[in-house]
Order: sequence, then structure tokens, then C-alpha cells
Amino acid sequence: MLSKKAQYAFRALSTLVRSDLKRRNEAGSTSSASSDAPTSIAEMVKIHPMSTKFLETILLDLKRGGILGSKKGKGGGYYLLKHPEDTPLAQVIRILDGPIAPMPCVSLHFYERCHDCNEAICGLNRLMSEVRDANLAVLERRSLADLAAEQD
Amino acid sequence: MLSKKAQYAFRALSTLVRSDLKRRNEAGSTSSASSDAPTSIAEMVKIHPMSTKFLETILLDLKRGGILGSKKGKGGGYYLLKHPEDTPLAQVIRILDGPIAPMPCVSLHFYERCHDCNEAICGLNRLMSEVRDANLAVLERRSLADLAAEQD
DNA sequence: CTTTTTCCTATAAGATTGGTAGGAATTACG
DNA sequence: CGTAATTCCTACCAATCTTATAGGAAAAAG
Repeated sequence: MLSKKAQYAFRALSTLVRSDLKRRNEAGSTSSASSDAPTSIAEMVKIHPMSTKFLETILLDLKRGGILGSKKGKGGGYYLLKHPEDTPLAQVIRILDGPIAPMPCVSLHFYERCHDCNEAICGLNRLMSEVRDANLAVLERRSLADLAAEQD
Repeated sequence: MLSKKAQYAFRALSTLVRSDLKRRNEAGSTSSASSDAPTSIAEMVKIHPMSTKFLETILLDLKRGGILGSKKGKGGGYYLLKHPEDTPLAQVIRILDGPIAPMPCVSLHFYERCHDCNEAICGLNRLMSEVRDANLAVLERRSLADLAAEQD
């Protein structure tokens, strides 16, 4: 199961995506940088109610993870660093929850050796690799852009 | 990630599957019930080292979950209630770890309403349903029989 | 009647989750 | 310059979950 952190992250990110799309669609816009119109934490919480302080730590994680940029001070906030299509859901989950794989010994980004089995012939290893691949097929293909279908 | 409980369960179950296959293959066997040759916890731990007491609670869960039968007393132990192909991996995981779905609002067996979104139009709900389905495609199709490929 | 096994429940240390608290640093604006 | 608005940073904390361990009761075999 996704942690609350990851769930809140997706909700906040969906707000940023919609803000990003809106900005891009504005005719006569002279700028192309998302940073021109950052979205504050307060605005995000207004759309998706949650603890402001908790969201703060989540957004900092996403910033450190290379997904978001920020602008401090009055009128500041957060913005996407890349086009929504270029951030797969898997990246968000890895930043906030860690491994996507069901066991450390089949993880691509958080691999740890399984000392009690020979991975080459372990049936569990093989099966769980299948599960990992099935997950990644969705999570690496789907991106933040797909979140924007949300209409609430 | 799977809990240690689920991981240990799969290792112990792989022992039971191999024992079950062996019994079935024995020419001249006059019986067809797995319960004739139950495998004790001690034997399982000998093959896959782990805490005996911890495995005990795991096997009890599997028994209560309808996967295993048991025989008490001298010569007792555990045995599969069904053919290995008839117990999907998903069933084992649900017993020991609960939901397979990434969020309660997309879980088939542990559903909980998501009070902050309209599920019909929520983008996250739709995406996580895809993830759930990708997982189940593997975990409902693969069974204990597939564990027996393990050769250690 | 002794040994071997499962069955049952309680306990507990450690890690993780889901936050909260308090302030420092930075920026915009009048 | 001063004030308000915002992000940034770290420490803390309560509750829950995980990963066991402990101690015996119950049953079966021989």
C-alpha cells in the first residue's frame, strides 16, 4: 500500500499539473517557465484538504528528489521542473515510499542481496520479479500528466 | 514490500509443495490425501532457516486462512488442503499482509471508501486501479505450484 | 505416561508512520 | 527599511505495525 505521504503527494501534484497546463494554454503568455506562477502550499491545501505542515515536508522531499522547484517569499510556492509527461509515477513513489519491488532482492533501485537463497534458482525471486515488472509497466509508463484527468 | 511473514510463508509453502509433489509421484502410493505425510515445523526450518516460533504463528494464520490443514501430536505437521495450482499467491499475501491494492479505495477484498475524492472521476483512483490489476494479473495466475521451481 | 507435535494468547523491543512545533532564511512590496 | 508571506530545516512525538519471544495447554502416538 502507498503511504499517506505518497497519496498526499499525488493530490498536491495533480494541482500543480493543472496549474501547469493552464499556464501553458494561456494565449499570449510570453513566458515558458513554470516558476513564473508557483503554487503555494496554502493553495494546494485549499483544493485538497490535508495537514499544511505535513504537506510541507512532502513537497520538500519532492524538491530534493528533483521533481519540483520552489520560490521563496511572498508570492512564492512550488512548480514542476519538467513537463508532466516526463515524470513517471514510479519516481514519485520511490522518493516518498522507497522500493516499488515486493522484495529487496528483486528491486532495481533499492537492491539488497537475499542471503538465504540462490537468486538464480529461487522460485520466489523469479515470481516476484514478474510482479515488479507488472508494476513498473504501469508506473513507468503513466506520468503526472495522467493525474490531470482528475476533475474534482 | 512483502512483510517477512509473507516471505517466510512462501518459503515454508515451497517445502510443503515439494513434499506434496513427491508424495503424488510415488508409484504404488495407495493414498491420495496430503494429510498422510504432514511436514512438521522443525523440518521446514531445517530446509529454510528461520525462527521456529515465528513460523508457528505464520502457519497458524495459513491454516485459519484455509490454505493448510494440520495434524497434532507425534508425527504431526502441516499439509496443503488443495492442489498447489489451486492456491494463488494472492491468497497467501492477503492472509498475511492484507490488501494487495496500493490504496484502500481500489481494493477488491479490503475496500474502504475514499472520503476526500469522487472515485468516479478521481485520476489517482483510476491509475491505482491499473496498478492493482497489473499485480493481480500475476498474483492470481501464479500459484504455489510455481514456487516449486525453487531448487535450493 | 512420556514424547512430540500443534494450538493459543500475551508480551515486548524496535522500526515506521503520520504527523506537530518552532523557528530561520528569503523574498515582495509599500 | 519594515512587515508580511512564504519556503526551509530539524527535532520531536504518539500511535501503530513488525518481528519476533515466552509459556504453557491440548492432542496424538506408541
